[in-house]
Amino acid sequence: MPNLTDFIEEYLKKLLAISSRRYVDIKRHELASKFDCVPSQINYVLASRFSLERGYLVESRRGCSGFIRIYRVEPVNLVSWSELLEEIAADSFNPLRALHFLKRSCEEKLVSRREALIIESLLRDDYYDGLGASRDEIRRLQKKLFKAALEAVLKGGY
Amino acid sequence: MPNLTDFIEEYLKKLLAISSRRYVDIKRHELASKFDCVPSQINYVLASRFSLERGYLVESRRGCSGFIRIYRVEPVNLVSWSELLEEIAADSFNPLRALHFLKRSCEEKLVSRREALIIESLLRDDYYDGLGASRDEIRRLQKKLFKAALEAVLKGGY
DNA sequence: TGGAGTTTGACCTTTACTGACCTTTGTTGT
DNA sequence: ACAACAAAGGTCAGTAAAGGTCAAACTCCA
Repeated sequence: MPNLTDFIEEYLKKLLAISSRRYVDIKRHELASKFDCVPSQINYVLASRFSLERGYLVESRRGCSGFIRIYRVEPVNLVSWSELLEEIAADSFNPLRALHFLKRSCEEKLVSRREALIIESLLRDDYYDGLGASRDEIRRLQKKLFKAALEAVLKGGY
Repeated sequence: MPNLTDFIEEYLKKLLAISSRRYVDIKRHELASKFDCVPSQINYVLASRFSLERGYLVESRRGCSGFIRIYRVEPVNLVSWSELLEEIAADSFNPLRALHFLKRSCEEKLVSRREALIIESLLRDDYYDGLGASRDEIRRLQKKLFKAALEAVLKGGY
């Protein structure tokens, strides 16, 4: 008994399949009308079915003539990538381990040397001094930034 | 789905591209007629697409036979680039300005698209929520990370 | 029957566009 | 001269049309 979310998911995946590009653009309101639901339902579908963990990336622009763009991400090296994701998803973020993975990703040409240098700079603890934040809060922030950086790499393609 | 602003932006950039000079002159009213919009729409395009951060400079003269002149600012060399970076990362760090600077650096091929995407993710305010930090502290942190990232790129060479 | 997953709607932010009103500058008639 | 007018461009607040967020309500099984 598939539900609405499943139908929309299927529809979007078909769109992606027949698209000649690595992404499709949709209008949130249009899609919601097509499936006769509230617009925020679309956000739910995107969050639950088109997450990075599932191999998708979503970006959007607000305002008049805004849009939502869904990328199909194709990891060059599936093994390294899934390892990276696991690392990211781990409860307590460990910058040293992240650094280790980064190095490997660099060796495997998933990220360039320069990109690695950028991401490395996120992991330097001393930048986070002077904030009133606790150790845990800083780790959480580093994790978010690290994850965002890797997503950016994926989004960038090549 | 490009909108009017996008079309006018494209048109003006083409004009600049084929111009033998570093600037183009337009008449606000003429341009507005050409695109069938109100004159102040032109001001919106200029403000949102031809700001200094994006590498353009606009000057104008009012009154009879007035005009608007749009300069493409010369590509920055490395020295002035770092000067600009200092300026951007000055006391009151403005993420939006930084973003425009980043876009510009991307256009100048100083950073790649992927690198720009990574650095862009540093500037997203919502990653810094949940920290106990104040607005000012977050801005300081963003500034440190932004600067470090760009410097990492430059040091990394090729 | 309790919790994970789904659906909804109220409220928010961002971006594009418009129009009324203002300022500046050149021209013209006396 | 110079006052009046015409013809530029500038500003700003308001409106509309996107997408985002979040928590409450609902459903469906194990």
